[in-house]
Amino acid sequence: METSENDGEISTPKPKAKSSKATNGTKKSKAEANGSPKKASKEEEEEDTYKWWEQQQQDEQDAADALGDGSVKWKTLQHNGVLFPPPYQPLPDHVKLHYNGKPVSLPPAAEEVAGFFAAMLATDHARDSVFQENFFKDFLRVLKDAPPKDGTVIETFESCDFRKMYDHFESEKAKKQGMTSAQKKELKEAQNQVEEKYKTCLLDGRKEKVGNFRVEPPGLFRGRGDHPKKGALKNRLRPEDIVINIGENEEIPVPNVPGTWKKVVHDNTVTWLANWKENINGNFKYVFLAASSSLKGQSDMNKFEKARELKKHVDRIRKDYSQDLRAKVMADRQRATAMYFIDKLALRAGNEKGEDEADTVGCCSLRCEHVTADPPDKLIFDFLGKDSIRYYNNVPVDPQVFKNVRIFKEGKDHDDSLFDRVTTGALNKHLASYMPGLTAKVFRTYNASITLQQQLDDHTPADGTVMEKLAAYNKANRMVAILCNHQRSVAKGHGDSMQKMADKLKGLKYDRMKLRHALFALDAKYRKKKAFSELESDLDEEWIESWEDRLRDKDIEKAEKKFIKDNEKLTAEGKETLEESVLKDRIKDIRQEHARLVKERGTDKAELKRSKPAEKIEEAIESLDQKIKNFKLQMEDKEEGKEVSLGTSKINYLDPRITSAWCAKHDVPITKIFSKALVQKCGHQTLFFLPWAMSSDPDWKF
DNA sequence: TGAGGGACTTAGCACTTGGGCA
DNA sequence: TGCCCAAGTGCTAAGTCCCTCA
Repeated sequence: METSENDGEISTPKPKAKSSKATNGTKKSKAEANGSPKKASKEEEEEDTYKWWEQQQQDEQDAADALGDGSVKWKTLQHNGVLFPPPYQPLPDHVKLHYNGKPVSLPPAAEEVAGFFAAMLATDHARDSVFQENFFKDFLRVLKDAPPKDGTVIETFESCDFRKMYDHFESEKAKKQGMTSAQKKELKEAQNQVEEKYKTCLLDGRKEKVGNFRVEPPGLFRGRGDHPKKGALKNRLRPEDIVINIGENEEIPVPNVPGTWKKVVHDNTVTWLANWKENINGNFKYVFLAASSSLKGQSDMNKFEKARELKKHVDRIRKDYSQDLRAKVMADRQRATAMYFIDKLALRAGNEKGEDEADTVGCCSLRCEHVTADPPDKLIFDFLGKDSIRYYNNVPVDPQVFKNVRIFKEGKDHDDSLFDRVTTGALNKHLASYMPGLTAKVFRTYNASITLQQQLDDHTPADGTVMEKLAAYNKANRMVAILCNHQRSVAKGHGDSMQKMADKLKGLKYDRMKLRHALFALDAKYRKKKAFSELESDLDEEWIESWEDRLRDKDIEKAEKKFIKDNEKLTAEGKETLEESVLKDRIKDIRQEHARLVKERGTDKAELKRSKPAEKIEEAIESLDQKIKNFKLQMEDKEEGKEVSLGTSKINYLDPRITSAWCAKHDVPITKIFSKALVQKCGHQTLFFLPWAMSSDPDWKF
């Protein structure tokens, strides 16, 4: 156990420098083993936690000592394998692909592939020529082995009409949506029953959640951006494709579809339970434990501890690369410039990519065309990064960096590599000479977390409301997301939604205005009080008129609906229904109320529907002021964040201890920031992760 | 030394869920 | 109570980085 930097108090334990090793040896209490969880006090929990932690450290050390290479991960692993999707169910007879306007009778294998495309007919993918081409090439290949039963020869994509199939899938979808909640529940329970045994495994005797236990179903490859293979057929997997990794003396699971596993291995130096090679790019796919598992939690903590470690070295690294920006050796100068980009702009390392992948780049793979010098000191970055997300940044840089980029581009074509003397391997090797395990990726984690910490320290309104503090947190989170270029597509209805919110805000201001006017009507002295004399600036005559008209129309509509509903109820009870005149009277009242509002316009006086004493009105204004303030914050947050994805940085780059300590310090419930699943991952509900993510010390710093 | 294999993290999109509001 | 939309979750593509081998 180590002490924190804060006054020697016991804080979160530090991991060893090199350890992505698994957790060992935690035993459940008898009560827990019997399925009745022990209700422990906070002190007991902490005590248990520390015992567990110490045991963990000892186990790891023992294992490492025994092997010498630190490669041991787990001792026992027991699981039920992977869950295959159900076999293909042929479509009803009337649902067919049409070719040259005529229905085609396809065997199931070919029909399934046609169905994959049909299901995507309304998406952008289906309109993409590369997607269509790749799909059709594979479809023809499948048709060779499974030709149409009626002898139709399918030759061109353009002659295929998938609409009947698409309509069928849509109607099936609608049927599913239209099910009663009882039916949905029943379906879900049945599914749960099938999946239950795959959801968890036993790792060193501990029950752990498995992540993606479902085998990926067949379909069309949805590569991102300009992936040359998008639309290609992803094959249906069979047990013969899957390698199972399991403890040596454990029972080998039986696949839920006919067949036998490709291989069963007992590799305790890795964390996957199963893997297979996908047929599109030849990549391995893995079944891992869930993010909330101890293994992933441990690994996460190691990652953040490594980033914290960088704090001790970063000044020296920066000093060195700043010097090397002027190095005589070109390779050193290029490396220093690349390090500057990675550090200051949070660029990814940028490994080389193959011809058969989308053309995306990172720092080391930048080409001359991606960086433009904009004198006197700005660089314009414009390239497609990971997931083909555009990185555009017009940013002032160190004068020497600016100069270097010009030098590196000299005599090169636009598609030549900017850093022709730098590779990610060499760069990472250089970084590791400063600190074991230091790579380009660590800078992203470090800069993200340190930015959050600094922003929260500098901009949290200590006396603000929870809402205001959360807005400050979101702002800091957003800064990080922008730094890391985490984007999302703007939601379809964003514009409409903002318009609605703006209208709602005006509505709140209108209510405030009416309350003020009611005060003035009660006592003229309120006109002179500053808190009530300020006008709601953006409410003009025209808007007020339209708002009051809309209020009236809405009230009438409501009254009509209520009238119908009341009468339906009365009929059901066998009672006499209300006469039409009742509704007429109600509508008359609404119109009278509206007429009163019209009369009040421009008088600075108002009458409330239910009269209130002045002090109650004052209270109502105060609470409305707060509501308006909060609502404005909400709107600003929404608009500023419409293209920024906060989740990615929250989950992957921000040390949860920063958030945990901040919440403790500023009395903000952690659930306002982390979802239930994340809280579990970060340690507020499970004992395992308490030591690392749950900082009870509000002064903990990254 | 570089290419390729392998294991893991990071990423955005699509679908589902649930909470607030009328 | 039902509807709508935002938040949450699942899925799987696309990165990083380490290791091995020729």
